[in-house]
Amino acid sequence: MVLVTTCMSIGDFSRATHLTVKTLRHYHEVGLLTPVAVDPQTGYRRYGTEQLATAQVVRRLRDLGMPLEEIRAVLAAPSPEARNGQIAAHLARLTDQLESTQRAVEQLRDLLVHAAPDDAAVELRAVPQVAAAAVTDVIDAADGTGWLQGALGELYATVTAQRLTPAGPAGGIYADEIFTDHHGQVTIFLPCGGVSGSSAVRPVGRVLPAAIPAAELAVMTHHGPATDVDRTYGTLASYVARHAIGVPGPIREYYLIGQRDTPDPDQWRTEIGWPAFLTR
Amino acid sequence: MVLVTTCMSIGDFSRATHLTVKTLRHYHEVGLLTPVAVDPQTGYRRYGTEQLATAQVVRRLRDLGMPLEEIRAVLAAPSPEARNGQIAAHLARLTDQLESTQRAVEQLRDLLVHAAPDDAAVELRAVPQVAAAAVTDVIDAADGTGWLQGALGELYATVTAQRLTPAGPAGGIYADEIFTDHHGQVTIFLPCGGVSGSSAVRPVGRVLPAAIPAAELAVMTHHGPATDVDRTYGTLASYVARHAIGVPGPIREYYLIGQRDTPDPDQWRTEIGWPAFLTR
DNA sequence: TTGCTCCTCACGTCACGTGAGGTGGC
DNA sequence: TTGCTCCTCACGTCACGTGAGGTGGC
Repeated sequence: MVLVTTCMSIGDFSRATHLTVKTLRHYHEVGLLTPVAVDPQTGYRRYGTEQLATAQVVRRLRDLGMPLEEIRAVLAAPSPEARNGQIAAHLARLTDQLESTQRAVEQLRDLLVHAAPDDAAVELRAVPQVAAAAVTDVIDAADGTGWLQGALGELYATVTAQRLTPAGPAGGIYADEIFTDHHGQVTIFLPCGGVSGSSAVRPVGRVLPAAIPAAELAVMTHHGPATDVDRTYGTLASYVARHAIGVPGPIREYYLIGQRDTPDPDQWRTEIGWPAFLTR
Repeated sequence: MVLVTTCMSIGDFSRATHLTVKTLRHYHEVGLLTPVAVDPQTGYRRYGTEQLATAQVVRRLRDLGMPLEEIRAVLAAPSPEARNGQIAAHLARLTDQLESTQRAVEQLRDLLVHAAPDDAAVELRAVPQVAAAAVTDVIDAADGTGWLQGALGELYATVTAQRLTPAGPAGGIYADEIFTDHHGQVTIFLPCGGVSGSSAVRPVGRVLPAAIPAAELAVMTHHGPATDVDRTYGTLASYVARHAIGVPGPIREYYLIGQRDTPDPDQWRTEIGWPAFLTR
C-alpha cells in the first residue's frame, strides 16, 4: 500500500495555519510538528495536509498558554480520555491563575487605599522551649499556603487520634532561604507536651515528635489572609531595624485563627515573630 | 538638615518584602529599586525602611504581570491620577487577555467536537479589476481585527459622506508576510466605481482611491467570527494543494456580513480567496 | 577563627523574533 | 536569468534562577 500524501511548502503551510515560518521551524526543531518530508539536499520542509488538523490543535493550546512540552504530551495521549484529562488539568491551572490575579488586584487596591499597619502593636516576647508534634519539609515558597494547610490538617488529625490536647496554637519555623531563595526548610508544629517536657506524640506519616527551641521574638499580629502578609513583615522589619534589635535565626509564625476556625478571612489572625534580643 | 535613614541588609530586606535576593539584585541592576547606599569597598547593598512601601507596590504590580519597564513608569508618575491611569490601563489589558483566553477555550472545544469544514463548498472564481476606496498599512497580525474594524469604519464613512454607492462587499488584500512573519502590508477596500472604471472617491484621511487588480481565486466562505478562521484557511489550502492549482499572490478576504451588519457572530460571513489558476 | 552573608560573573530558561549571509527552484 | 522562497547559524528578548568562585563582617 502506498500512501500518497499531498504536500505543501512551509510558506503555504504558514498561510494555511496562521503560524509564522519561524514558529513552524521552531516546532520542527523541538519535535512538536515534524514535516512529513525534508529534502536532504536543500533542507526544504514539506508538510502534509493531514498535519493541518494537528497544527490547529497546537495553535489553540498555545493560545491557552500551554507549554510546548505539555502540548507534545497531549498530542501523544494514548486515548481521548487521557487527552481530555490533560487539557482539563491545564484549564484548572488557568482558573487558579485567574483567582490569584483577582486577589492581586484587591491587594493592590488595599495597598493604595489603606495605610501601613501600625508598629505600636509590636510586642517583645520570650517563648520557652516546647514539646510538639511537627512536620518538616523543604518546599518552594509558591507552594507554601497549600503545604501549610496539609501539614496543619495532618498535625491536628494525628494529635486528636492519639487523644492528646494541644498546649497552644500551631506555629511554623521558616528558614531564611524560604524568603531569600523562595525555597527552603519549613517546620510546622503543634505544641503538645508529654512526660518531662518531651512530646508524647507517636510518629505517624510525616508527623514526628520535636522539641521546638526557645526564642526571643519581636511579634506582631497579622490580620486577614496570607496574601498580603508582607505588609506586616515590612512593618515588623522596620521596627526591628529602627531599634537595632535584630538577631540571626529563623522567622516564626503562630496560627491563632485560620481557615480551620472560621471561613471568614477577615477574622484570621497570624502572629509573625522576628528574631530579636529583648535586653539592652 | 540631616536625614538619618534606618538601613537593612539585602537579606533582611528580602525577609521583609518576600522578594528573593536575586530578584532584589535584578531590580537594582535595571534601576527599578536602587538601594539607598552601596558600600564602595564591598559592594554590599543597604536598603532603607522607606523603600519597603515601594517594594510592596512593585511586588503587587509584578503579581499582575506588569513589565518592569511599566512599573518604573508607575513609580515615576507625576501625580496619583497619572498613576491610577497607568494601572487602569494595565487592568484593561488583563481583561482583554481574559476574554481572549475564554474565546480560546471555546475554540478548542469547537475544534475537538466539530469536524473540519467541508471543502465541497470551495468555488473557483475570476474577479475583475475594480475601482475602490482603500486604506493601506503595514500592521502586526495581532492588531489585525481592531485595525480592520477601524479601516472598514473609515471607508464606509468616507464613501457615504461623498454620496457614493458601494459597488460590492468590502474586501482585504493580505501580503504573505502577514502570515509568514505576522507583520506585513494589508489593504482594505470598498468597491465604488466612478467614471471609466477609476474610483470617484476623493482622498480623505487614510482613504485613497485605488484600482484593485483582477485575480483568479479558490474561494470558500467562513462562518462566524475571525477567531477560528484558520480552520477555513486549512480546508481551502488543502483543496488547493490536492488539486495543485496554487499560484503566487496575496490572499484576499471579502467581508459579506460582519460586525457592522449584525451583532450575532454566528451570522457573520467572510469569503477567503486563495490565489489559484482556473484553467488546466 | 569559623561560618555565614554577600558579592560578581556567566550561563540557563522559554518560545519564539530578528537579522545576516547564503543557496535552491521556477 | 531574475527574484523569490527557503535554508542555517547566531544572537536578542524578558524576568529572573542557578551555580561557580571568591571576599567581607561579626
